[in-house]
Amino acid sequence: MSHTLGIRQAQKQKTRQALLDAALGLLEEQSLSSLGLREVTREVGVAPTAFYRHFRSTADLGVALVEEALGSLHPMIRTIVASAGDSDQRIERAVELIARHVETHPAHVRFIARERHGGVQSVREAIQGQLAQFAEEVKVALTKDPVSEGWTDDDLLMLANLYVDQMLMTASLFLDALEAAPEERQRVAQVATSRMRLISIGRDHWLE
Amino acid sequence: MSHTLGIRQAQKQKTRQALLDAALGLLEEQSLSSLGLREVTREVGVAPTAFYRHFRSTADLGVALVEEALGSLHPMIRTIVASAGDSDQRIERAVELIARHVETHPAHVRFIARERHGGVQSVREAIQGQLAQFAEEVKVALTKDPVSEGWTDDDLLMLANLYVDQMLMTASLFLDALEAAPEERQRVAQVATSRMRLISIGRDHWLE
DNA sequence: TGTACATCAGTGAACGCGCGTTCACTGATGTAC
DNA sequence: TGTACATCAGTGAACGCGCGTTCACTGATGTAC
Repeated sequence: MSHTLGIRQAQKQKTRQALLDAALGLLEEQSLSSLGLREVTREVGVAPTAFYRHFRSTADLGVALVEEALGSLHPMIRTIVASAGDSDQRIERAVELIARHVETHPAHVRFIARERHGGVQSVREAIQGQLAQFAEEVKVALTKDPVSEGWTDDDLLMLANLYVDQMLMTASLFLDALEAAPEERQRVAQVATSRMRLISIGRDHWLE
Repeated sequence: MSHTLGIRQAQKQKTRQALLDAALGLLEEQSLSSLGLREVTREVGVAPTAFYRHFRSTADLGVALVEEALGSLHPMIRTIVASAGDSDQRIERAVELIARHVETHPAHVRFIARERHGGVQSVREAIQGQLAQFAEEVKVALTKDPVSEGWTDDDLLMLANLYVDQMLMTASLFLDALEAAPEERQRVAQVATSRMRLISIGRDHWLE
């Protein structure tokens, strides 16, 4: 039989999640460094003091949001790097996957783009850490590809980071186009695809 | 004879600049959306109400900072795109110029990186506008290059934006390495150079 | 199953504090003659 | 050059308000027997 949380723990988790969700909503129009604890609890409908049962501070909540946001991105990265087909097909699929992710998790994407260079150190560090992990994963996948024969380790990591940054850039572009007309979103997809293609072409001729 | 500002106007400009400088300093450790008007005036040593003689709000001050920060970047972009020599030489010179700019204007670079996706809409828009202008300039320069023969207008703009984003990425990387050991900064320079080289290689083979 | 006690998520009052904004003001600078 | 008046950058008191944090509390849930 599966492990069931006690009523108390289940309720606590629910409140914690409500705080995270409320914060994420409020962060669409401001940065973490100006997010107030009372704003968040007011949104959820609990007393301000309840906040402390879950987080030490809004910065602490921010770190939890990083894990939530980038945790959900992990499977997507895996899917992209494990993708089969020729280069152009994989790029199109990747751009498509990113577009879908932005549609289903717009607030997460906005949060990461905003706080990656934001004013809260611990959150910045958490994001850098996760992105470094992503790059490492991408690098491992690249290493396995026959095309990477003759590449140095440093160059593979450089390329992996370039891909990761490009994914984030693309996600951010899709975010800005979320409320725009479909043809605008199509244009963004094309630009993102072209960027990726250009990088792939560079990769193909790197050793010449 | 040259136009001399009245004493009153000169003093006003001086106070305004002091407010901008103080704000820029305070923004090293927080985002614009949490910057308080009283913080800024306290730092300068004027009454809080004096702020209103210069700016409507901290968001308004932020827009002024965008102009200051990206205005100083304009000449650098011009220098880079006007640079002579073969591809690798130009890239090395560009990376060098960016490193220098980060050393001399770290707070400006941090501000732009932070607020590009930050929580204040008017500032985000001001930055996007300036970056679009930069990309347009780069595109014009690219168009003049014989290598660009056969390229569509859209693809040239795509490449120009890729270069601009890359410059910002590189600047941000140098910023993180500002206080690090010289060998770490050297490593950043190498990675930045490799990224640029890979993009250039992609460019060279784009039409194949 | 029932009872007695322990735990602890969420409460609500209270605190001192800094915030943005208003307003009438002051006094140095500017201007007209 | 001197005088009389206008301008306006910066002042300082006052305001109402929401903030983060503390504390002792309550009452539902958990646990031991």
